[in-house]
Amino acid sequence: MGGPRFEPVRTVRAYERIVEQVEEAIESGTLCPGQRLPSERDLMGQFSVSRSTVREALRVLQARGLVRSRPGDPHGAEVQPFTPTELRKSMTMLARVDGLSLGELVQFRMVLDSSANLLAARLRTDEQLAEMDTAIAAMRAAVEVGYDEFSTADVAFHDTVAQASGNKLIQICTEVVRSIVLGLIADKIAAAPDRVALMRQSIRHHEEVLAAVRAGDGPLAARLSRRTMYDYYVGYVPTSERPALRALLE
Amino acid sequence: MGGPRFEPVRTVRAYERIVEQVEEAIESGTLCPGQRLPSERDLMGQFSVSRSTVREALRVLQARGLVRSRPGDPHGAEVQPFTPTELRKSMTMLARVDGLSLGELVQFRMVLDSSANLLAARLRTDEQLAEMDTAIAAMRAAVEVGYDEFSTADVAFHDTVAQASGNKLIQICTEVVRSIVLGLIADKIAAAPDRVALMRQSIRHHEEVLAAVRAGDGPLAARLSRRTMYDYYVGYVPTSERPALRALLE
DNA sequence: GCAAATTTGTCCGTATGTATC
DNA sequence: CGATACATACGGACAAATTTG
Repeated sequence: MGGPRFEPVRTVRAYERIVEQVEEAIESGTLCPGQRLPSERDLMGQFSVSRSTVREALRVLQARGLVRSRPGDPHGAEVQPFTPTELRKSMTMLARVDGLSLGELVQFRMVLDSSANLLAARLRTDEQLAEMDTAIAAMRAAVEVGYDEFSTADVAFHDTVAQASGNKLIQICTEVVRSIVLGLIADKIAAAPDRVALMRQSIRHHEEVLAAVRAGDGPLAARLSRRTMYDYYVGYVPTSERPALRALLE
Repeated sequence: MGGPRFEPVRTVRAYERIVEQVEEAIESGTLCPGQRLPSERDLMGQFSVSRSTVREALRVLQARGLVRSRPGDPHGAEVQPFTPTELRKSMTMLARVDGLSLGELVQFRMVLDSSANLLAARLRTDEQLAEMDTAIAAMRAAVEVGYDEFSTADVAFHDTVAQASGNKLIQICTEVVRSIVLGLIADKIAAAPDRVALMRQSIRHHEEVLAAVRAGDGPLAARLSRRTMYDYYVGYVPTSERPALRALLE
């Protein structure tokens, strides 16, 4: 027993070394969004590799959303500001391939939204409260106009709450999961025969949630927000998955 | 007014078309994990592009974790089972570049873990309860051995709870965020002078959480789990961020 | 165990469309 | 408008790695 525990060596490709170096530079802040990478020809000189290898590395970096290159651009590839685009792609892929059910997605939205409300009730600013008022007013005005407008206002409300939570992870996951859910059933919601009634009910619920947030009652806001989302989406969730959703309603 | 609203055309690269087609095949289930893609030379024939283009597409697919190719493999690239590897990379990148604070990460862990406990209290099986017992026993046995063993058992407990929640998104996010948090402060925890006391306290708290889960009291288990995580990590969170954490303790 | 065949990894050269000055 | 530099894409070539008979 004893002796050094050797790790199996993995042969690391040349293009991976390039990706690692550029990622490291971006993570450490040496390369900031807006800055430019050297041209492909310069890079093949700096890394002592061929053009193909440089290009494969750039394709990977571009796929991760870190850089963007356009043909003919004399300044080279541009470092992109970080966006959760790739996060969304990964989660969307997960949802489809790994078979995430609508029930699980809605359940996760309930978790995120209720937590955001719990935090927002204590941390929200007056400006954010005003934003939520505006969003609900827009929801009210949109009932007669159409579902798209209503949905936009609804999204704005939840985004403001997520923002008021002060937690970026909650904000990002909220945005990602919502876009997946809406991508799955936006058409069904828009086509629901009782959608006007659903919208009016949703507005009432949002007003109750906002009142709790305004009063600083986090647990109440959290409970109401779960109920709000449950009532709005439960009709689209298979009956077999509804008990798991109700488990969040305590 | 009127006339068709033309969309701006974006020039789409050849390699992107290949990526799209392969992704579509994987999403639709036409290509399953374990199956092989044709060799690069076959692909250049099927897509009518050069090998460089095929390779750039394969690099992107590999970066997304969808396929893996090895040199000399006569069967071609292998379709990979979906793992949250890319999800973790995106989130880790986000944590570093976008400046996610330790406070936000711990806060998000509290949200995830408490929700998992809330659900697990209602949905757990007897086998999962036994697993949690085993994990706590391992934690107890590991106190005198070392932090690594304790951490492993602790992770096993939380993973079982996440699994018992029945929600894959909670499971994956739990795993991802935890690995980021531990990557940030595992060394500090291992070096803490009062780590033995912290471990013993943590075990007591875990026992209380498990008792609540066993009793089916979801809200209690959720509240206790938040307190458990808060007490365990608060010492490493800057004082300025602690109020936001306490906001979850109601 | 060995050698042939196949495949990937990498390099080089070239042609073409495009953006900038 | 032209000149220049760039990214895109193609095709050929060789070495390293792997499987297979």
